[in-house]
Amino acid sequence: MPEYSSQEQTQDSNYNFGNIEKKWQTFWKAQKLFETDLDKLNKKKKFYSLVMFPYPSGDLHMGHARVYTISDVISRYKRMTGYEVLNPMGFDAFGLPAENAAIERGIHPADWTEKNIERMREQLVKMGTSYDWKREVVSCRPEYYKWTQYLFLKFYEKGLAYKKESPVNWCKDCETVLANEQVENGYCWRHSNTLVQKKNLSQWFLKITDYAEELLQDLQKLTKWPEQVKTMQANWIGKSEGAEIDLKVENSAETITVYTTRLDTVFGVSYLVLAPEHPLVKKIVTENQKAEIENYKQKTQQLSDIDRQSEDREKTGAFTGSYAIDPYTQTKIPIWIADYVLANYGTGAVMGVPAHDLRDFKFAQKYNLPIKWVISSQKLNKNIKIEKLKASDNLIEAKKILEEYFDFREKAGIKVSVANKPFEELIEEFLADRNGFWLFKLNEKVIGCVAVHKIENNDLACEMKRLFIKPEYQRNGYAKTFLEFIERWAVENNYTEIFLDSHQILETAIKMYIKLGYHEIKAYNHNPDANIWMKKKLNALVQYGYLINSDGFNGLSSEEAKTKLIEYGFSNNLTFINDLEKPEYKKIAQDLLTEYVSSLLEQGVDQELVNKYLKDEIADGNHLTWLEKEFAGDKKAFFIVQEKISHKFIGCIGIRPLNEKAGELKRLFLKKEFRGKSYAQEIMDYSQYWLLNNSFSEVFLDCHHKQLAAINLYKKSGFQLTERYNNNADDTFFKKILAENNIPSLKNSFARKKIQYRLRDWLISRQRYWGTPIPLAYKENGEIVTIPEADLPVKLPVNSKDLKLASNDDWKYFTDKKTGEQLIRETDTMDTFICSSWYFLRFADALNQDKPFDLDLVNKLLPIDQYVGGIEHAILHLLYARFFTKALRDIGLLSFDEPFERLLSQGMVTMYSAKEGKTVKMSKSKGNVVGIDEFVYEYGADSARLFMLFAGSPSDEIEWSVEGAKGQLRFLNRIWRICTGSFEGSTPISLNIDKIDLTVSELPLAKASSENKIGLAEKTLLKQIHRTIKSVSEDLHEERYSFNTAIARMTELVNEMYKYLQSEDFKLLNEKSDYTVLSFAINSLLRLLYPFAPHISAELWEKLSKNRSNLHEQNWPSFDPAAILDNDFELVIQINGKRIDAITCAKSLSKEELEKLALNNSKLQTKLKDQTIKKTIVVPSRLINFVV
RNA sequence: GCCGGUGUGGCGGAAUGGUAGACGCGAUUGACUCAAAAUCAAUUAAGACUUGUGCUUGUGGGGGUUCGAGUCCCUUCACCGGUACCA
Repeated sequence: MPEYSSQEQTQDSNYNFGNIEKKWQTFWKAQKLFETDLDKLNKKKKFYSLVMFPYPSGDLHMGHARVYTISDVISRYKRMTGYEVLNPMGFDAFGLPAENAAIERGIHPADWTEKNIERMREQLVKMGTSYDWKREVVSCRPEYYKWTQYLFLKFYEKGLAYKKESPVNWCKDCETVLANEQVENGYCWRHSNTLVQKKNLSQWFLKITDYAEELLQDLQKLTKWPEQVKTMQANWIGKSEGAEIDLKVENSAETITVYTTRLDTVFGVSYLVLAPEHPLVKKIVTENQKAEIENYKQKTQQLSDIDRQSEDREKTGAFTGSYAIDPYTQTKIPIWIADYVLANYGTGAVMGVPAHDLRDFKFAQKYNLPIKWVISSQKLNKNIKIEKLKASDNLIEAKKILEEYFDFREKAGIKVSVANKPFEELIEEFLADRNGFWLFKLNEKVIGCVAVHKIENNDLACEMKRLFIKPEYQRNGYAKTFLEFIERWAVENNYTEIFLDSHQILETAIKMYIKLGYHEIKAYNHNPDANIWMKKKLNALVQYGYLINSDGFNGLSSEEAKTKLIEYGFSNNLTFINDLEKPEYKKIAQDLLTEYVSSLLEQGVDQELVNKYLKDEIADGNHLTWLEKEFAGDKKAFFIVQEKISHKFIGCIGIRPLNEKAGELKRLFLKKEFRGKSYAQEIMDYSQYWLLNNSFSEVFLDCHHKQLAAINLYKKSGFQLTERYNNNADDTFFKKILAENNIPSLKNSFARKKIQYRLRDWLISRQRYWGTPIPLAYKENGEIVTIPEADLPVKLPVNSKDLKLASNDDWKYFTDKKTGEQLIRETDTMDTFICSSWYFLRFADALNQDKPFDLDLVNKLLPIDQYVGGIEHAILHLLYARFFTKALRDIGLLSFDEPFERLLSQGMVTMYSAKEGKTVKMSKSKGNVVGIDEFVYEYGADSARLFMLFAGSPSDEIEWSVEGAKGQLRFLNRIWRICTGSFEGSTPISLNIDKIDLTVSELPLAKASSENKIGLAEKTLLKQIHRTIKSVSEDLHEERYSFNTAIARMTELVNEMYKYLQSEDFKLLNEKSDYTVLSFAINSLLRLLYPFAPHISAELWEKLSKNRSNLHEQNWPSFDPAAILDNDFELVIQINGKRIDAITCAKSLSKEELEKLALNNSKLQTKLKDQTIKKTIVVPSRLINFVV
């Protein structure tokens, strides 16, 4: 037996993981090895490593263990590489399971929870984790929830917490309300079989929506987060940029506001739809329709949310009998209600554009509402005209083009059977009801034609015929235009399918049809000449394109049109043009400014003053230089104002930034003849609107005190006199704070830009008793009273039989110490996600009794450098925690914006479940769990850790396999045997692993002659050691976290060590008891292995270290790049990129020499034979490729 | 529908545009053993045959870029995850 075990000699040389793991866990705890020493932060960099706050569910299984293992490897590795690591652990200990257990077993939830925590802590230790337990945080303990309550009050003071009555999500199994984020497809996130119901309740909310934009924008800062999580959050926040437009209800004072992101389709509106719950419905419904509307509303109410949201359901609705006036077209549009419109998104009202929205299309089809085509996917040539022939028309042109068509087909070799029919008859046919024949004209010349006719016995399908473009106009892309035109015509005429046939010879045509969504079908008619039949289902055209049939906006792209249409709708009377680039506008601007100057003089402003203040501007009588200097560029504008009806240019206004949040108005001017029509007011309003849209929040302007009318106008518009803000000595200064809800309601405005978020405020009330009480109370009159900080925490009842807060009168009623008034406590508790929204801050200062955390400490230790947790919290916890961080920053408790620097979402652990009959996520309810206790008992924590890390990338899902885990135990056993000298055929050896460097020249056989290969094995092993250090280090780098390959590299090293042990080298050295190389290999291996399998590494190190050093004191090994470099390399010889052979070459060889060597290769020569080499590519130290 | 991701041996999975299948599991064979387990050694992508230091094929399918593609681009299919009457 080996004699070298420097410390105790174990009875058996077997790897007894049970004892070893226990021994080290005890040792680490006793030595307080994992407690963070803040004093060391002066010298060392900090590393905050964290796992998502776990719920103490009691027994852990391997599915739970994965996240702790991943995080632990990182923490231990960071400690070895010189960081002072903060690696805390705590428990998110409020929640429903404790209440259920309390009911079932009659114990207090606190006792049940604490017991679970103890059990879980034990199991975490068993897995070999390295937590600083001194900082343990448990959210259900008063020491913690005191500060949760404190923070809630801070939110309340800041106006971020409010109470509101609204329809909320109710889970009958949880017996409480849920946040939107906790509803999954209409079901409770905890009870996947329980449908969430809507209830009207008065509940507490946190104003997360105030941070919607920042939460979205700052996702860009999170460069070390997985894309997937960021996308999920962005989708959840759901920003959409659109417009609100107001429509007057005919014969009524009411106005309906709709929200749309497709204002470019506004000319295609054929109806409006309100949500059935919309408050206006009652007011506008006509007598005739009352019964129908009531009936429909009733039906809607009976539907569950999930039914209402199921997408395949047919769209239904009811007509209110009223009409709205489209402000763009002044046409009457019917107002409907339909349950597909959500009352709580946008304005609860939408415009129906069936031609360009799939949902509206279905709705229109069902209720026979008109479909108007207003967006074309092609930019139409303005000179193209499409003329539909009428029976009364002179049909000469039509005859001519049909002649050409038949002629063309004949030449192409296609017989046209109907050619014998007289044209008159043919055309007659096309002109019948719901059929049509069109001529396409370019500059009045016919370039082609197309016809449609109804398919017999099918009211919903039509057939496209005689699509023909004269040869000279082909290849101009007209064909697509023709097709689109016909399809849209068919849609407008309530066809749902369109057919066409083609001859196989017309290959390009067929390709085009397929590209445009047609597919081949079996014959639909009896045309013997056609051999390809195709059809397409007609639907709404939803892509962006170019406007058509939109008076005044035709030809604009969708994007352009959206802006223009808002601008247009902002005022009925005026158009604002900000386009100094165009020469014609430059001229107008110049004229307006000239007029402005003379108008100042007319109003009695001194010539001297005008000269003084406008000297730059009017120096050369040319305002343009000045204009461009002051108003051209980002966040600046110079608007020329035009009257909509007369198209006259009537005035101007300039806007430029004063500072980041304030803008200044200059040169507000209106020509004399247009004054007195309240246009000035509109210009002012428009300017404010523009400023708000460009994220300004204040506006300034100055005015000469002689301009009384102007001053009155400013005051009327809410401007207030302010101190001087510029150098105009003689002027009066005004200022106004801008806010979205502060824009003057514009008399003539019917459209405005609107940004909408899907994110709703966070509902935090829970009707539970095992949660943090909301620290508020109510007076008898309902007035809200906050509990003073000194009286916190508001504790949960401890020994009461009646744990339910709402029915526990002793708890509920209390007397205000100061006023003696009888108060009633708020009986709702907070969502447990509140607890986990700030626990990571508490870890920085867990024992502080005076405040939630110390600002300096928190700023020193945060943000968290590596956060590890499940993807299921991609939205919930991570979004809430980000919101808390930002809100607390604004409250003044923090000074950073984002809590989690780097995020890793670990994949789940799956296993075959007999119950499910397939491989599913490991979980108790699926009956496919491997318990930590059992597994660690049988195979050890180190094996478990290794297997979980080896089975796949941290972010991938892995399948648990006992065989796989056994394999890792086998690997550890192999290491054990090498280190203890108990491998096959070994003799007692003495190792000394304390030497941490070894160079080639120090190798014991370095000087031996290499002829009989002596010394080769030790060199190979040394190289392998350095290589392993290199690749394991790279694999542990945070950009990679490739633990599976790191372990593979270590396995390779061990395999290499076994080979070495069988080599002549080793036999030779064994006789001399020289184990230099082997010792160095073990030294390196144990240090590399430590983060992965800490117990066995620590144990072997202790056994073998003659200095009695400890592995945790060791640094991460470094490698010698020179030791990895080879003099030789394998030159791969390729022909046309295919491997032929490989030869060993010296690295020093030149390209030419390599080529020579390669050409001499016999295999290459046989392959090459008589082919000639066209080109040779040499990749240095790698390969040579001959192109033949 | 939209957004993200993934497709490589019997299985889990490796491969900075440069020898596809590292490492492990499983399987097969041999050594040790009375035997089994454990261990050690070896084989293990597929195919046909002339059984070779040989040949052909091969990273979901089709195309492209390149001297060279698992890797880059286009297209298509399949699966997984998220999300949805969001106007």
